[in-house]
Amino acid sequence: MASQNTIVVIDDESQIRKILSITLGAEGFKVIEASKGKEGIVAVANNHPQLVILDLGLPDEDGFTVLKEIRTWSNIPIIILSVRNSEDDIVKALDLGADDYVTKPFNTAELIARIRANIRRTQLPDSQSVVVNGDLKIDFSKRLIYKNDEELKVTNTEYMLLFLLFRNLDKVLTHNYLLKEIWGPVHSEDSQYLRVFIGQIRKKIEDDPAHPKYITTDSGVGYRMRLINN
Amino acid sequence: MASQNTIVVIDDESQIRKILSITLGAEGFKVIEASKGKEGIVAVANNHPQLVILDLGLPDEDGFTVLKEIRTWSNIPIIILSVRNSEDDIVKALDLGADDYVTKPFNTAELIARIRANIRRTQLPDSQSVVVNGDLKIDFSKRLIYKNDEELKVTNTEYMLLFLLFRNLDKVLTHNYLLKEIWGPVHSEDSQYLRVFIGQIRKKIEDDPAHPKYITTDSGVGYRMRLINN
DNA sequence: TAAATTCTTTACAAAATCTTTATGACAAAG
DNA sequence: CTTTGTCATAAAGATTTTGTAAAGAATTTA
Repeated sequence: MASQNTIVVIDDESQIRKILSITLGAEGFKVIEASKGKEGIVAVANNHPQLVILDLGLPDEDGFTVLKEIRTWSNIPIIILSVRNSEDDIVKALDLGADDYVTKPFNTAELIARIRANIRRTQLPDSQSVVVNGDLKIDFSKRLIYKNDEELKVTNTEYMLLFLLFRNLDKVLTHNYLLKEIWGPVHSEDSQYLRVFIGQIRKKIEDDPAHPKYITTDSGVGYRMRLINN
Repeated sequence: MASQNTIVVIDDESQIRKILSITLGAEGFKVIEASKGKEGIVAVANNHPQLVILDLGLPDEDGFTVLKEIRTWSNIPIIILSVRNSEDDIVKALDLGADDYVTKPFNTAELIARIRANIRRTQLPDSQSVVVNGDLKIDFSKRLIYKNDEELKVTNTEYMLLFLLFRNLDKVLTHNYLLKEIWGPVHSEDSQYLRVFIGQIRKKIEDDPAHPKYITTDSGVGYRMRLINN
């Protein structure tokens, strides 16, 4: 189980670590500092923190590498810290499984808000195991999907897709992200899988599969589950 | 920490320095004057001003060199002063990291407005996931654009352009910069792409696309998203 | 083992998007 | 006043991306 209120900060700048230690400490978090990528990975593995703050500009290895490494064995929320602000990096980090992105110099109050939001989100499925959207419903604990309170028969892969989409209502999930999450990094280019499965799901959940209102397409980017006003 | 309300003016013409000293002094700024490039660099390093005004036509060393030098260790906003008819220089300076430009002879009121805009921009938290401007709104995490709280349908390329413009409110982004960021270095000369896409975006976001208030044109230089008072 | 289910792969039409071209307006320069 | 260069805009054409069906392979179930 994750250690309550523990955060691992991976950043080579001691000043940043200090600021975060003090600020987050005052907010009731226990902060574990790491100045190097490998050190950080070990710290995450040993301490099972609730969240990780990771700087992209590490000296020994690229922040992306650390991110990838952690994501091979953990779904812990990771907030990226970086001076870079090009969209490519943001998309790349998000594709690799980062949960959020904050650029330096950052506003402390906002970073704390982001931390809380990310912790809250990952705890959602436990405390609130049912999410309702329009006439659809997903029960995470039972692993079931309903439409108009009737159980839908979905395959394992279809469920995984729906799971990810329901967990990120209104947010676009990139092809890359979905493919990596479900089929693994090897198939991160095989977007035809997605087309086929999204098509299958639409047949089951949409009233008019040719004009979907739940799962919409962002051409060239990905898919998103629309939040429908209930 | 940056000294509140301090501006360093680097210009070899004593008359210009005098005018700026008086005008900006009356606006509540403390002005530090430098007549030569090196002197200016030292002044910036020692005084940590809030903003720098730099003349491109310096005698001892080229204004570009000063700009490059300062940019190696500081992100302080730098406004370029330049004689008219030297658009090439302006573009070059902006691509080297200058924040804005004003052509001589300049309108004092406009210069002051530019100074305030640039100071304000650097104080905006750049890690917000939602930015509001007039009746427009962008949600970076969801990757959505709204006008009057209604979602706008934008293509991937249109979104990338809006992303960059929203991240740099009130700052002119050069053709070159935008083309490189979105189409890659190969197309850095194809400014007709920009014209077409800016036109498309204006149709969607402007009340009167022929007289845009959001995305304005800096002829020969680039485009900028104006900050609208909310 | 046979049947049923699910997944993978392919192919092609449809839709969406991007690129290219052409034209005219406008402002600045000569 | 003419020339030149930049910009706005529409629209045609090219390209890319997506939706969909369907066949074969693999896996699961009975």
